[in-house]
Amino acid sequence: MEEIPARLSGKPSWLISQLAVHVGRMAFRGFAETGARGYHYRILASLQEFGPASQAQLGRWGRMDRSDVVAAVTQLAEQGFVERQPDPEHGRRNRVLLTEAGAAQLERMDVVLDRMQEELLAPLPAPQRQEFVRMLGVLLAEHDPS
Amino acid sequence: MEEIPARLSGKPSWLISQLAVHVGRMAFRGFAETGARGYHYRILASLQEFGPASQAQLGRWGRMDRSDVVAAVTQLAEQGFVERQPDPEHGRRNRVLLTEAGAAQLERMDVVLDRMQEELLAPLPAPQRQEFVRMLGVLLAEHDPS
DNA sequence: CTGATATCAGGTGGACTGACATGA
DNA sequence: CTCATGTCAGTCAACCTGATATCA
Repeated sequence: MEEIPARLSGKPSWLISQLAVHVGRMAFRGFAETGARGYHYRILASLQEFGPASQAQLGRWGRMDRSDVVAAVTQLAEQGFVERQPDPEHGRRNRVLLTEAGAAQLERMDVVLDRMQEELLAPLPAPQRQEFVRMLGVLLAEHDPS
Repeated sequence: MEEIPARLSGKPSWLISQLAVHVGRMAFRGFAETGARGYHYRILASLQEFGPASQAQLGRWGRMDRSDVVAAVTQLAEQGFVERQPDPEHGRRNRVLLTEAGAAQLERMDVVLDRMQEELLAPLPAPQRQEFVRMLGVLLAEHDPS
């Protein structure tokens, strides 16, 4: 086994590129455990946090394209995790609702993801973990998740 | 424009899923500007940091599959950014070397990625930015990048 | 024999683009 | 007319699998 020279830790561009790969992979593995994918999770989580919403809105919150929301919502509806209803106030829009089964599925996914997060943050001492998560929240909040 | 309720910031699993998507996307866009991809960057950066290496080793450092290293190294060699030599001490192994053109390309990519990183971290005050990057280094170092 | 290395063929899902129709 | 919304078709790179061949 070869060692990793310490100077790597000082190169931000390298860190970012590694982070993107590693976190993406961990999340993907976590989702696979629950029989779902990132798209599904982001939709279910958005619905729980914000309540019923249009598909376009779900796409904005979950950082995904509208076309992908269509497919993901269809799959979730087939599994009974969400319901698609016409919006009475807007003929074109759909109202997507979280079902009870969907909330249960979300809970299962949350458990897995929280475990992934602990695994990811394990190298940091507890107080720094909190600080790290707090900073993450600030970062993402400022990067137009709307 | 709809607002983002603050309680989202407290949900780690949501943060992780958003982070994976957002960072991945930023990095991808950054690479696209330089006419390259994540694989190419991770190989060039590894070579600069560690010196000439086998393809298997590059895969370990850059967290990529050996089969993908093959294709990426071939493309980099075609562009004159790396050279593939047989390893005199090991008949099966290749020695991959960074050329001068490769180092120049890496510099271009670093500039773009550093800008991306600044953009990403902009919402944090300067001292926290440093702290965040430091923690990132700790995290990734512990997650077997070997 | 095993283990590591390099290579190739192929599959899968994620992210994106462009087009189109419809409704506010 | 424009803007937003929902839908579909198709592209592309990332990531992974399995198989094969070679060498220590």
